Amino acid sequence: MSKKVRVRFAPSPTGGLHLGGVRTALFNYLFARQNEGDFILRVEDTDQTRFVEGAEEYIIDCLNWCGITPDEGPHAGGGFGPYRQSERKALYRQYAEQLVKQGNAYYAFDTPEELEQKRAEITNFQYGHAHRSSLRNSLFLPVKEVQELLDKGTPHVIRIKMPVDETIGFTDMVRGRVNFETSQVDDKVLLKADGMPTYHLAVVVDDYLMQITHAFRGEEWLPSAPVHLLLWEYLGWKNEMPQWAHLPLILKPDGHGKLSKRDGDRLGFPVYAMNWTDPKSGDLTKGFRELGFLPEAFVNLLALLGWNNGTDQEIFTLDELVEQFSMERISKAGAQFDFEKAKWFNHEWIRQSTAISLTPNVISVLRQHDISAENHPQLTKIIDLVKDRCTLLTDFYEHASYFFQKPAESKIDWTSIQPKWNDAKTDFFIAFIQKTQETASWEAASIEAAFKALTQEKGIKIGEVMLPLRVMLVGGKFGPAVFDIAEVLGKEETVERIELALAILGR
RNA sequence: GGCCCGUUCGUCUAGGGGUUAGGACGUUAGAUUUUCAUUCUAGAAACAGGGGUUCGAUUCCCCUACGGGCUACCA
Repeated sequence: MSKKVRVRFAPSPTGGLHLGGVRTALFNYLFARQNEGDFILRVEDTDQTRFVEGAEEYIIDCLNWCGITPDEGPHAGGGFGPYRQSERKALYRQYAEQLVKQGNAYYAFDTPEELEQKRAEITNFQYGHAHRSSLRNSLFLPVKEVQELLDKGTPHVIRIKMPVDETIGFTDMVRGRVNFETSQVDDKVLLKADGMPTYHLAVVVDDYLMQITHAFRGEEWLPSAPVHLLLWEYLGWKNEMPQWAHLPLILKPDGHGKLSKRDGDRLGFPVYAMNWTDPKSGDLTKGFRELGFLPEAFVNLLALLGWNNGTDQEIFTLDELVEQFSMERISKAGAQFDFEKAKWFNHEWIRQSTAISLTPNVISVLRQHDISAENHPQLTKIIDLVKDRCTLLTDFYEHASYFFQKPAESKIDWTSIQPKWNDAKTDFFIAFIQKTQETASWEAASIEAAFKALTQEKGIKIGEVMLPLRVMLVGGKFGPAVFDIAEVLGKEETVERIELALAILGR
């Protein structure tokens, strides 16, 4: 009987939630659901200097928006709390001290300034076997002096003592066997002078205490894996160590390198899941959500960044992803982010969504432009008419607003009809208005029939008046079938718009 | 610099000892839509290089090149 699967997403609350972070969270979620396990949110706020107000709530909101809400976490509770590392501070010291007692770690009294000095003096300086003896630590200072320093409360850190010459390796779920030479790894700080653990200690202690079975993180963590491996061993928990998976990085669309918030600003696309306002500077960074992405599309595109199911299928619901996700099919190489493809995913999702499910989003987009759409009797019909041509939810403003308000005179594309305008056309439209008054029915097919009959009657080519009608009703050369538009607009509104246009063209 | 990871069309990727190397985004050209978008059809577009192993390598192995990550009392 194997243990219950438990995975964690462990972000640091230092700002907006990056696309890559959401993907890591997503893979955690998929794996947990697939294996009927638990998905835990752990807030890694051990660096007090980088703490940003509101970031934690923001992260939780992002996960909720994506539909990948954690089962346990600071917001949800659970039997393994607290879930903020800052609230677990008291817990870590004993493990660090245990390591010191065992001889696997030591006290170091060097100040940050002294170390900076060393780094300047010695090229490729590492706090490790090569330089330990010339530094101020409990490995080389006389026992008495160490005790005195400790008694005086001298600020110090606890560092791991890396073995001089060992090969340490593990089997990564995506990369297979990975080995490291301990001689190349420095003596990482485990406990900082302020009593807080570093990531290295905290991740091991908490993964152990929270009974994490599988640990997914970005590839940038691979080089510090040997430290974590050793810690699991030294703490005596080797058999409980989770299986590691180092996920491929998400790279810049141009050139290479990790995708960063800056790239989004520079290239004009979002990197954060939702809008993020920096509480200090007040700077707003746009998110996928506010730009008009459906959470389903966002999750879908993220899942395909580094994973596929081996077929040509590209559109997946969250449920399908849960069912089909597999660690074996995660690619090893980093993936450049392509915003064009991201938009394609959203377009597909909008097209495949029902008008009913899109309704709240469309109402909200229109409301941002002071258009109240919620009471429109034909709202779902309007959505069905235009959704195929909306790539982003925000496009519903451009493609649907004319159903709710007359196009502004200044916005109407007069240049496409005015040059070829003549009295015959004026006559035609006047006659058309009259004709509309004679019949009670008002459906696309009958309007079209009447319109066409009139062109014959008047001896005017249909193409000559179709485009003008469209521009009168819509304001430009776009939109669905013009008689469908007229039907939704209603007879009265259609006539008003034609009359209005006629008046302007007649000036 | 050192260590680690990686390398199939511009991008995301499938494939895997013998294939016309497949799909998608983007792109090009046509068709349709009496508008625009969609849609449809067609096209251009890739196995980093060199050595092995093999009857045969894009596929397996090695080297090189290139790219990336890490190298903090940050995560």
